[in-house]
Amino acid sequence: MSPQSISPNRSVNLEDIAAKAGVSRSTVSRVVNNEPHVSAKTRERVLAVIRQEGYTPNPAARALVTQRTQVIGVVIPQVPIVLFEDAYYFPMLLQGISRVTHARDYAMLLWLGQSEEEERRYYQRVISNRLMDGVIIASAAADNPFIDHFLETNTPFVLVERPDRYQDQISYVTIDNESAAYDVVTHLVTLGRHRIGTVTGNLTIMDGVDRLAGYRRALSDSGLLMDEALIAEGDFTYRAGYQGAFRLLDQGVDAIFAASDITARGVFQALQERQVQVPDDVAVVGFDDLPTAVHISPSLTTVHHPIEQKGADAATILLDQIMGKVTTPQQRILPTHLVIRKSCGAMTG
Amino acid sequence: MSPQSISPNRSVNLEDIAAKAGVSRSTVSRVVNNEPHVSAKTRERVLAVIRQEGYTPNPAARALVTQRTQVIGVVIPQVPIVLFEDAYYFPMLLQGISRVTHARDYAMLLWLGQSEEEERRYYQRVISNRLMDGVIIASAAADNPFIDHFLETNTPFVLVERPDRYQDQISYVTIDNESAAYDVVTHLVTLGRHRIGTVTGNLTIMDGVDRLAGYRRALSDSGLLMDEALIAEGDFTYRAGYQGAFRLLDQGVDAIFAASDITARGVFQALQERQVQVPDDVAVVGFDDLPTAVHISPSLTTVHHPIEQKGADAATILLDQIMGKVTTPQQRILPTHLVIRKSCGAMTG
DNA sequence: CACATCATTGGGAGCGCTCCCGAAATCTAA
DNA sequence: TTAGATTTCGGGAGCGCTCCCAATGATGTG
Repeated sequence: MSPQSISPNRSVNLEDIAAKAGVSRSTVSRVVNNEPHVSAKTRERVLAVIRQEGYTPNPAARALVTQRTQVIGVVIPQVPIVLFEDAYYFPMLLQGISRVTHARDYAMLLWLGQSEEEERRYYQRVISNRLMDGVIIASAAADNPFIDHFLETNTPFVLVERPDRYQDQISYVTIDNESAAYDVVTHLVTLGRHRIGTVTGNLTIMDGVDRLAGYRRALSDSGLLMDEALIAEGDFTYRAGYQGAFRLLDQGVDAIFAASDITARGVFQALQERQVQVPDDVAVVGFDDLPTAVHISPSLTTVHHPIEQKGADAATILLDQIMGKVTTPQQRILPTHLVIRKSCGAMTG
Repeated sequence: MSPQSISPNRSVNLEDIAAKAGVSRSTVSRVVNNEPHVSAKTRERVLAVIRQEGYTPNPAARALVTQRTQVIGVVIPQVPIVLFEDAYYFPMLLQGISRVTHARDYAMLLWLGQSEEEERRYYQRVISNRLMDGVIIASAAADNPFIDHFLETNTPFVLVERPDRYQDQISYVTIDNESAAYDVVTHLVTLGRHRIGTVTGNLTIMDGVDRLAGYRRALSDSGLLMDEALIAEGDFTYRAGYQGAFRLLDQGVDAIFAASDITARGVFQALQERQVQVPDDVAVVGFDDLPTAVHISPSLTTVHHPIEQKGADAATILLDQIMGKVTTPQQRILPTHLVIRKSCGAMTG
């Protein structure tokens, strides 16, 4: 291996560097950790040896004494659901988290939920892993044991969604699902729709609950009849949209608010099969603004929310917490905006 | 914290357990690691104390002596490209890797590629991180430094694609892109198409190169004229398909082989804008079989390949390598199959 | 009953690092 | 020049574990 190579030499340690540079272990440690109390020329000499030998500190040894691993965990329990339906969300979130952890010299340990039979073992494994300085939890079911556990053990953690309890004791980043849903449904009302149905998201996830609440408030504020038959319970999936749409059509809706873009696609498919024109007969709006929302016909009116930013903010809060920069729980609610395209009927063409 | 809780108590160590159980550190270690030479009743007693105290071994301490971290790395350098265009591929791959690592009590460290300016630093960080027993590399550009590095340092690694060099010295899992492409293009020929164009994938990635090679061989075996003007270089993106399709239309094609389903969607859009009917005027086939391939109109004829399995196999090979179960490089080529839908014109309706 | 044999147990050494404290070197000022 | 202040440097202790080897106890044999 050439000395110029960037390859680390795993067999060389602090003591070796110290010997070669003619200084002590402690001095090398100071140089490596960029600490003061080392003269400029000594520092230079040590750095030269370090480069030449391709030395990299052993993270296990370091973690053993500092009690810090420079690793955070990212826990995504509901992958199977999330993945099959909206493959975009979770990589985008990871990307945001990754951007920040990378910039701050942290690494990320990924825990994807397994099958239901493996669920208990999965929880155990995540919880008993001690290689993480903190944890980001995304899309957990309401009854997940993580929140209680991490609160109990004083492990820094951040949720990427609104928790259903202990809201002021927990750090989280989310969007204002309720008012975003309110806005998009109100938009439909403004366009003259009177009988607006919805296919909801998963109601064990707060995102789903809040979007439904926004729908309810919009109808009530608009003085429209609140008809429970216009609510088709779903779970963010294509299938839910497809099946829900048939039920809603039978109720004679003139607009449908789908709790996700994927669900909206299912709705589209059902309407097409029934020869119902979008938006002329029934307007459709979604939620998420997936990249493909613009590629379907008619293009989908939906709510845009900054997923990548959500991940980045969650990571920032977590790392600030780990480093002691902040000591109180942080909550952040990111802005969304309505993206008006053709499926709502506001534009023609 | 209740003694029955599954929460680990991070402050308790081997010695503490030993004291409470009235045995030595060594005996507790044997119990924890499920080693022989401990009497049944001692083992029982120690296990009871471990459960009661919520003891979990400190992985840093363990790694320090064993030189094993129980962590593998997953390196995905080209996320920005992969992600925006085919958000499905990479989470699916992770899911497969995760399934196996979970079953075998390993954790996974995820390294997503950053912006181009950060590229060099990214490589450095991944390479100098010593927390991984082995690495899975997905969709790396041909000139990535990882292969050379990991070969040099004797780090176990597995590629998820065919490498462009050292093929017999490297473990990898892939699909037979060349013959899958061959089959799908030949299928078009069988349906009577004579002037078949292609929008290629990224030609710095072997998947792209091989699919093009399959296309070439199919034309040549069918005795069709090989016209370079029918090859529009792309990069797996929607945009590439959109732009490439216009160029191919000008060449008077009657069929287009898109190197990915996403690219096929771009092709669809271009054809629609030019009022060209699919499949009547121009047949279109894709590659990947994304879940949405069945949702577009007309549904897309494409090549299915087992992404999740790719991840699982890569993880299996890697872990076998780490554990010394295999000592020679392993190559695995997973089967693909043609999924015939409507866009190729083989089905009507 | 003495002695060899085998399973079980205990404790020292050491993995590579950080942290602390005391020693050495250097600088400052009278 | 010398005492004192300040900066730089060195080495011991210890993080929590595994691994090795020696000690102990149980069992069997002539």
